[in-house]
Amino acid sequence: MQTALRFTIHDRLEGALARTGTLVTPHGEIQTPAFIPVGTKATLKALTPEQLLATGAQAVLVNAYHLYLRPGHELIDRAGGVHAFMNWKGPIFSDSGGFQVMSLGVGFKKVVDMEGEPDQQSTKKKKDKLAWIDNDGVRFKSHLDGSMHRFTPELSMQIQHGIGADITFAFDELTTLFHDYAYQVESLEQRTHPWAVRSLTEHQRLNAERSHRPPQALFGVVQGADHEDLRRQCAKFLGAMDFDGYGLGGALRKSNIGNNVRWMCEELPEDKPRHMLGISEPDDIFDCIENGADTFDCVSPARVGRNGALYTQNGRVNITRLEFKEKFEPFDAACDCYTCQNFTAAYLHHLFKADELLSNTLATIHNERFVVKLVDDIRASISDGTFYEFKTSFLQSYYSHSKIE
RNA sequence: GCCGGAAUCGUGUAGUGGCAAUCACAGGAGACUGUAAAUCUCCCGCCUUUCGGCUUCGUAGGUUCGAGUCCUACUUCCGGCA
Repeated sequence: MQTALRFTIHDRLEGALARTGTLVTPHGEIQTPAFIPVGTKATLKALTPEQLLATGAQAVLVNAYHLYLRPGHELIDRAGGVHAFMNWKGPIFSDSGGFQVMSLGVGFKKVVDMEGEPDQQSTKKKKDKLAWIDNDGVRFKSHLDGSMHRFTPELSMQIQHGIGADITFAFDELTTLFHDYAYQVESLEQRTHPWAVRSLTEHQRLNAERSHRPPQALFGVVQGADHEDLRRQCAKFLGAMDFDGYGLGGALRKSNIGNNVRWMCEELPEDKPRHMLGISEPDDIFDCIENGADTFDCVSPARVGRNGALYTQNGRVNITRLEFKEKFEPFDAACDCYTCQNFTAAYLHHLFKADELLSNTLATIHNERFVVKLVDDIRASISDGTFYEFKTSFLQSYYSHSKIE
């Protein structure tokens, strides 16, 4: 029988947990570390699969919650699985819907950029609560039509098997930094841990039952908020289980991301891949890779791109700024992406001001290429032993402008 | 030439005797980390870092305690008729 996933480690960074490797899935290989763009609804917004492939993306991540609501996982199964449905021939990850439990339930920033205790300033604008959690699962209202639904670990796995992604994630509870320690403990003991057991059991049953499909891999998701003991405890608990790899999840304090990843990776089995969920800011990526993360996904490059913010070596800038109105040269001359190779900054500026659809496509191509290439370059720097020099020079340049003011 | 209507922020408008400047667009800036996001927030007459101060409803008069609002003339524009 075909194996769901093979992971081979190649090079390691001395004195740290970083490594390079190859992930082999039924739909192809991923050289790690790697950035995995997010196509929530089985499409990376504004891009064709060919355009996405041209950014260097090795895989994409889709979402169980969104595809369950529309068009439905049974339909995707009948279509022959999500690879055929969306015409992406490479590896595909699917998220469990655990993130939506949090975002529909309380709605807050995943990464809090502040020292000390978070306050209300960092919460998103209050919206009507759409999700209610209990120890068996989550009851929630569809954000599309208000209809009531219920997710359990079992249903999440059934959805993810219907979707047919190569790598799936266990259904977990993403707590917030606003929850107190007692709640974090309760969340791990009453939900994330038992849900991981139930997810794995259902996943193994489905893999056996659905032998007509390529075998799928399952990653357990480590939680524990900003607490070292809980992160280690959760990683140890899940690490002892028969997962194919691990998701590093949860709410994070910006300044403590590297430590969080290290706590988890020191406890997790070394020979299994680790996927950092929802991270893509350059400084965070360096911190996470240095401390043992192998793959990343994030909506940010696509979303901020659609909103007019483009990555450069000198930080993220809004292309709608007046200074670009008559800049008749590439937005970033150092960039090898399709957008920078073929269009001027002035043209991009114009497309955004005129609200033209092509603005989304060109900006998304640029940003996805930027982050994919950054992680590719980090991979190369681990192999040739220049990781720390690369990190220092990149971050100095990236934050030299934006952090002053 | 005559009759009628109109004139308020860059633009289109709200305000029809009681602290002018509502809403939208345009413009400027910012935010965005397992996508309720081609979204959201702030600024947008002048001065002031803030607090606050000042100005202003086409022009000139008039009525009134008080006029963007009522009256008169003028200017410009838009209709209609010649």
